[in-house]
Amino acid sequence: MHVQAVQVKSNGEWERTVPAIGTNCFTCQARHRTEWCVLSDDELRLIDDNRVGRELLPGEVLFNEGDDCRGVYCVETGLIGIRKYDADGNSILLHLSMPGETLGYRALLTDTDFKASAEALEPSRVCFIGNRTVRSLLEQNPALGLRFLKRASNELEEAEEKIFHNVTLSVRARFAHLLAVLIDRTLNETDGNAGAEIRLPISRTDMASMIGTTPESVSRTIRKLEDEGIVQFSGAGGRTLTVPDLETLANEFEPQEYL
Amino acid sequence: MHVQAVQVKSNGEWERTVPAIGTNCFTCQARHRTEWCVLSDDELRLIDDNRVGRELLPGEVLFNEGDDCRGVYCVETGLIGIRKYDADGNSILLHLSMPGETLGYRALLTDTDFKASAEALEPSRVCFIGNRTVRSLLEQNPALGLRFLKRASNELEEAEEKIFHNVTLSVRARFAHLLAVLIDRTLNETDGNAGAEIRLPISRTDMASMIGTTPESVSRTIRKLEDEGIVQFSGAGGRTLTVPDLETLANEFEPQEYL
DNA sequence: GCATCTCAATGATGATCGTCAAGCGAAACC
DNA sequence: GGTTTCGCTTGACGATCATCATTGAGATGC
Repeated sequence: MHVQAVQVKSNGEWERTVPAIGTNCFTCQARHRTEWCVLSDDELRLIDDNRVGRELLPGEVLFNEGDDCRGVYCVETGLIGIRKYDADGNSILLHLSMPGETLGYRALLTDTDFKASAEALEPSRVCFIGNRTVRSLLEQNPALGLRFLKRASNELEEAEEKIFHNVTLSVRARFAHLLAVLIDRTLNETDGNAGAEIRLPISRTDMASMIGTTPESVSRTIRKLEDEGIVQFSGAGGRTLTVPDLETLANEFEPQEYL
Repeated sequence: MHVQAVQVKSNGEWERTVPAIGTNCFTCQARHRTEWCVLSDDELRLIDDNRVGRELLPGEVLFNEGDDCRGVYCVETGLIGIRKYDADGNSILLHLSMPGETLGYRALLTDTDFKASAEALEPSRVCFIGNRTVRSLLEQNPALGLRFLKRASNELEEAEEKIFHNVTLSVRARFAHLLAVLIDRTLNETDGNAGAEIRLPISRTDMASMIGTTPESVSRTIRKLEDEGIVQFSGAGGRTLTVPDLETLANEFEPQEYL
């Protein structure tokens, strides 16, 4: 069960009041997943004193491509999408940022503007930490830099695998892979290899852009996968995904060995 | 003019003797471009004492995907290609490593095996620096970690742009972009915006894999671009690229503004 | 309740691009 | 010298996938 920090009120408006959990860095539920976990209590207090919390509704923008980087953003709850726009205004969803992820550290380090936009996909709570604070911590505690270096290394590995997949796999295989990743991220407890059911956090259009194709192609691919009983989409907006057997789904992008 | 450290002898064999330049870290011509430039003389000496130089002929492999990471490799001269292989044995050329680049730092930091293979594309000279040495320097000098972090950030930006291009641009546009990048890398002096002539360091097949297409499509694209007078390929193996006007080439991937 | 809007699904059509096949030239090898 | 091999080119064909257009469903607003 996914804990939502922001609930829908009866009148349809998003409730902006957040439960008392995670109102500071020490009690933040995402803390142990962040790079800041290597900091001492004193150092963490420095962040806590200088951070600015903010809540975002789906669609609200955290920063835009080209904006000056004034600091980093740490996701406490919700889901943030990282986008790039092309000349026609269409966007590519490059990355999904989960709680515990810190955004903008790259722009800070390379001293450039943001190379992509960040937008809430679910109601989210994000803390802003200014450049000055981050820089002084990086100087103070070398371990912090190394943590970010590991993060960057992992992201790089992810990006290169994506490039590799985009050129070697079909739309169908890439889509199956995306579904598997989305399931894996929301259900981090491995409750049996059997099946899974999740609520998709993103639209068809966004899923299409993530695997480099069109919404139409995604729709048709879904149809075929459903006809073959591999997946099932239901609920409002077809956003409830049911996979009876994860193994079968995995076979779509991990070509089975033929001995 | 590109200085080659390894020359072709009259008998056709590669000469393995390297000029006396760059035989140690202090005189290495690529030094100021490396991450190690932040080290003190004493620290640099530590590397110099522990490095192992190696020369590679085109096609020789530095390390393979899946190999344990025993240290990092610093490119002194030449050109190293970073590849990933698919199930059928075809390879994707992910990256070109120029002199001054250090390879393998990601595997070292994430404590995993190599996620891609590295192979010489031109006769190259590379220095190996063991895990122990690198780790102790990272602990000793925090600035080193930050330098690598910047490197990773830049590479990440590059990778994401590549993903973006692969899904938004046509084969023709991606190829034009690749040519522009190759020209930019070999001619780092901006000698007028006019034209350029370079020797291509890689085969059609490799160029095709870099932009996620086939050699056939590359050939056809070349034909069209030549017919339109935008580029010209000549010389042995059609590896001499001449571009009369770089602006015209750039228009192929930077859609001109229509006011 | 009706209109509007957004997003998903589906069909028709066509272009891009990959696949298969053959030919060609240069280098390499015997 | 002749043969082989490898990479590049070119042609023909066809599949995948993008584009355009339409319909329908669900949510929102008046």
